[in-house]
Amino acid sequence: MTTESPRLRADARRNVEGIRAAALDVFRTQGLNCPLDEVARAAGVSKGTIYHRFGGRQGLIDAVVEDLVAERIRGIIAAATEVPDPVERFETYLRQIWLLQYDEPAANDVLLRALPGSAPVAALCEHASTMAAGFLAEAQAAGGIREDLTPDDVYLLIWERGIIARACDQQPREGYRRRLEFTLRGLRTTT
Amino acid sequence: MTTESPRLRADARRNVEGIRAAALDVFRTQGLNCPLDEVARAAGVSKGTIYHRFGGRQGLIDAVVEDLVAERIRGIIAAATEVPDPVERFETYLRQIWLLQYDEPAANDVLLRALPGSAPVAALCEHASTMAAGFLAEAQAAGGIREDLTPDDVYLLIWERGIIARACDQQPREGYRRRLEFTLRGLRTTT
DNA sequence: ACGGTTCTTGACCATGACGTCAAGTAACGC
DNA sequence: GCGTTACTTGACGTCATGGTCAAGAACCGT
Repeated sequence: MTTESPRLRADARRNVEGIRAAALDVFRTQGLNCPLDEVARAAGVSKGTIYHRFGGRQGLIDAVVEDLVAERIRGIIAAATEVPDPVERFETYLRQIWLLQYDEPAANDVLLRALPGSAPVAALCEHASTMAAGFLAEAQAAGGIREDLTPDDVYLLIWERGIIARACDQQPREGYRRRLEFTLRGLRTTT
Repeated sequence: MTTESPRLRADARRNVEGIRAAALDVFRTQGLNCPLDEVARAAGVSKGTIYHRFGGRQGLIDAVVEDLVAERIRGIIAAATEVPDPVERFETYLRQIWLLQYDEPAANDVLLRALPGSAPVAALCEHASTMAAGFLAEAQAAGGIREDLTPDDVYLLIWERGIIARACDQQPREGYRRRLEFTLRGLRTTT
C-alpha cells in the first residue's frame, strides 16, 4: 500500500509524499474536514494535484489514516489490555479514548464514524468497538459496572464525547478531563 | 415591545406579524440558525423585508424569543420549584432542561448562548443559571449531590447536552433520555 | 384619483467551500 | 537534445449562505 503504483514519474512520487506529509500535519491539527486547499498549500502543490493523485478527500484520508491515528488507537487498546483489574481496565480505555478525542481532532473524526465510505477507517472502528465490548463485559462480570450498560451505550458515550470535543475549542483540557470522571462515575455500581 | 412603532403602514404591519409567525414556526423546528430565506419564504415575503424590518437574524430572534422559548424555560423552572425534595428538585430541573434541548432546537440554541449580542436571550440565560445554582446548592445541602459540583459544572453539563442534542438528529428520544440517567447518576453521592 | 411617502422586491455582491479540465510544464527514453 | 507522455496548474463552474440597495409597488391622506 505504501509503495504506490509501479511506475510513477519522479516529480509525481515526490508530490505524493509531500502531500501525505502535509495531510498528516494539517489533518492532525484541524481534523479531517479541513479544506483540501489547506493541505495543498502546506504541500506546496495545487489542489488539482491532490484530486488527481488521491481522488479526493476520501482517498487522501485512506492514504494517511494509518499513520495518522491507527497507531494511537491501537496503542490505547494495548495499554488498556495491560491493566489487570477489569473495571479499571474498562475505565482506562474509556478515559484514554476520550482524551484522544480531545487531543486529536482527526482521531475524533474517525471515532465519530464521520467518514462513511472508507474501508480502513471502518475496520479500525470495528476493532475498537469489539475491544470495548470485551472490556465492558469483563468489567460487568467483575461487578464494577452497571449491568444495564450495553456495548451500544459505550459507543454512544464515545460518540457524545466526540461531538463535545469537537465543539470544545476554548474549553481548557483540565475541565474536560474533570467532567469525564463525573461521567465514569455514573457507570459504576459502587461509589 | 409587542406594539412596534406608533405608525406603520398596513402592509408593513401585516408583514411584521407574518414574519413573526413564520419565524416562530421555522425557528421552532429548525433552530435559530436556519437560513433566513426559509423564514422569508414561509412568511411569503422576500429576505430583504426581514432585514429591513428586524435588522437581521439577531433582531428577529429578539422579537420572537419570548413567545418561542421563554415560556418553556420559565415553566420548567416553575415546575421544578414545586418539587419538595431538594435533590429531586435539582434532578427534575436538569432532566427537563435536557429534554427541552432535545425537543426544541431553538431553546437549545438559547441555552447554548449561541446568540452573543441579544439582551432578552442573555437575561433568560442569566435567570436560568441563577435558579440552577440555587437548586444545586440546596441539593448539596441535603447531601444528595456531590459537593465538588459547581454551578459552572451545571452550566457545562447543559452546554454539553445541548451540543449533543444538536447532533442527535437521528438518535431516538428514548435512548437520549436513558443516557441522561447515567449522567445524573454520576452527580449523586448516594447510589 | 393622484402625489408623495413608505415598503418591498429580487437581482446583486461577497465568501468559502468542492470538484473539473484544457492548457501549460516537466521528466524520461532515446 | 528532443519529442512524447505524464503530470501539474489555476482559473472556472457550482452551490449555499449572508447581507445590501436601487428601482418599482403599495398605501394613505387629501
